[in-house]
Amino acid sequence: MARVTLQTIADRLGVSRATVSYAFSRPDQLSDGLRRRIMEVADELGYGGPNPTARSLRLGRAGALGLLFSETLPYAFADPYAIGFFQGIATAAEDAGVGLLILPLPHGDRRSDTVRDAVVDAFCVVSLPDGHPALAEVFARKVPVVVVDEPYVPGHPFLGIDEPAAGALAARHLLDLGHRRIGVAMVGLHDDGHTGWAGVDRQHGSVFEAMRRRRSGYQQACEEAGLDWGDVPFFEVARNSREAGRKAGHALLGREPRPTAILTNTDVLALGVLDAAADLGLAVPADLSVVGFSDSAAEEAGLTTIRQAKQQIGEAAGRLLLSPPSDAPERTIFPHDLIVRGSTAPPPA
Amino acid sequence: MARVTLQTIADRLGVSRATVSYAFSRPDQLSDGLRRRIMEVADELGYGGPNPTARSLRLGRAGALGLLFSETLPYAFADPYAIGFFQGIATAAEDAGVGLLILPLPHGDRRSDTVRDAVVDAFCVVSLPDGHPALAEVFARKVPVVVVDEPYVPGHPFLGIDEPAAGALAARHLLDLGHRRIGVAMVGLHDDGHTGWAGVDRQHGSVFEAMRRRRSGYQQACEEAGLDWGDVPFFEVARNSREAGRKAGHALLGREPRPTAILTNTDVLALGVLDAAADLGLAVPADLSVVGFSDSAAEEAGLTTIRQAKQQIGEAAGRLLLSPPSDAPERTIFPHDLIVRGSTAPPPA
DNA sequence: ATCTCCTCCTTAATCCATTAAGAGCTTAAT
DNA sequence: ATTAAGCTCTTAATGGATTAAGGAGGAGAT
Repeated sequence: MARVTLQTIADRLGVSRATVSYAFSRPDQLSDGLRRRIMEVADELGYGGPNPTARSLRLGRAGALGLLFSETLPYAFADPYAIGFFQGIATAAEDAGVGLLILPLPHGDRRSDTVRDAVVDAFCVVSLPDGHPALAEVFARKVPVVVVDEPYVPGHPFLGIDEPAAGALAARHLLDLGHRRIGVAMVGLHDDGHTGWAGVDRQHGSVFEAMRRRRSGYQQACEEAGLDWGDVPFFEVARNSREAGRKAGHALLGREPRPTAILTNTDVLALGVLDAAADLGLAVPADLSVVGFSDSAAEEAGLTTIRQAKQQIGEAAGRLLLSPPSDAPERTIFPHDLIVRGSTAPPPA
Repeated sequence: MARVTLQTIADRLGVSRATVSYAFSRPDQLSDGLRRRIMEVADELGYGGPNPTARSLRLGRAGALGLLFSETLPYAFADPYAIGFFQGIATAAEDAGVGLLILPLPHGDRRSDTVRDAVVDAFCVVSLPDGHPALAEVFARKVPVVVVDEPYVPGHPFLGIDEPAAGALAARHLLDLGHRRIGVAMVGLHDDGHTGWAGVDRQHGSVFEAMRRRRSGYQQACEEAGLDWGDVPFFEVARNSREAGRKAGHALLGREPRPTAILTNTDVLALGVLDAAADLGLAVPADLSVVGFSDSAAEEAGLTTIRQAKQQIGEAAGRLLLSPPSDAPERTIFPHDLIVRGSTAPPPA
């Protein structure tokens, strides 16, 4: 069973390849009879239609948007923030009738050519650590690229929020409520799988720009309120999971004196902290206040959080790539809001 | 700024195109000096590397798996069952170093050629209604296809669970607890956006095979327990959302006599029913038992549900497509389990 | 000086289609 | 009868690469 191409059909019928092509792509160019016969033969031979790759080559468009996400694929799908973003970019892709090619990142030492070989018209890169090799590979492709959240690369379109301001907003909310013993739990500072206490050096050395800046917002707000940042217990986890959040919660709540409030940089982590509080019999918000981030999994749990327009960002990223306006600003900063729910209150008296 | 190809670089250096190709794909075939010069010129000219489409054409592989899901993209990403499945297939894709091309389904009347033009090596089709045009388009491509959940197409690999058995298991759980006044809330029976009571005819006319069979399991179990299915109130909703579940819950719980248990065909719907129960001040499980389906959003809510190996199914689908075993059975049926949590109990006395 | 073996590069076939321009024939209009 | 206009189909250029097989030149062996 050899390969069936336009030519096979053409030969079978004694017509030219062009004619067969027209039968598929411009039926009006052909007489009805011939067209029908072509279709019959195509069917008979088991022809799968014009080869999309060849078509794509000829037409110069791939019909797909490449998506690169910092995490492994299975994990990315588990992240509510990523999901929100996907929904947004999927909306744009759907409108334009193009697909979304989700690419696995070269993981571990295994070298892979997915970026080099991806048949896409443009790339959207989300949340890559500083200097990640995939970033260079993407730029080497010389196709349009937008970066979302991190890292900001001068000269290339960037979409995200004002991280320091958002971080400060979250922290200030707790400070304004009167909290002075604040703990911080963060994920996504490093790429090395470390879970445990993180000193100031390690905090500053974070390879994820957005998280680094978010954290700096926490710090700034705390210092403005007169806290000594060196005294703020800071627990870092390797994975953005509820279980990791719980672990962080236990670590932080085990300190003496116990924090009256915990800042987390994701909602999922915050949920885990709530679990830890429940484990310890602490009432939220009476005994402990908790703030999440991104409003991706916060509503049902009544979590106070910072809302990020993730869907809107995703959609904007898609549109930017699919119909590049000539005057796109290099950085587009989206709004964020403090959403106060039931997980925060003044500290216990 | 004209297009830069291998040839451009070759001409610039007075070497053949093949040489330049080797510089990129088989560096060992070239002297170091020439290779370096080629790379320099490539850089200088802004060459983006060998065109992936052309490469793909020549090599005869696309490096991507096509994924078709019944819902619109933004919605699919919101569905916990779909997410679980994505995670599974993403695992397989990642292992094989291929991408996942998520395709928008032709939506509404807008005709689109996404399936015809998708540059993929194989397709995975998930949960399409009977006779959906996309299915025919996929088969017309003559590439490997697996169908997950529905519809079963004889002669093509199929992955899913034993729907009637799973449905019956859920229903029997309630019946065994002693419930006799059972209500049913289902989503995904039809494609027409209808929300409201559904009679037996409409139930049987469902265009989603898996849901139809799942429902038949409910019915069979009820009839075996001596219930008259015609008396079982059956509410159908158009969207798999918590809000829709709440609506269904209110409808069902507003009946006289009030059901003591409600079967739902998704966890999300079940959560909505719990909301409705809360609205009405009904205690779960004391006053009302609720059963979900698929164990995709059930754990935290303490929902009794049927666990479906969605990740496992996704992964199996991916592997089946990426390295087709010669002896794959036509249907692969995955296990399901009843997970009893706190949302079910004997009916009130 | 001749033969052999490498190394490095070129030739040319191949992957599969799209589409502008033109050729041949029929039909209608003048 | 002649010409213009329409249909229908063909020609040929084009998109951008990969790779087996072969040729040219230099180095080493005899």
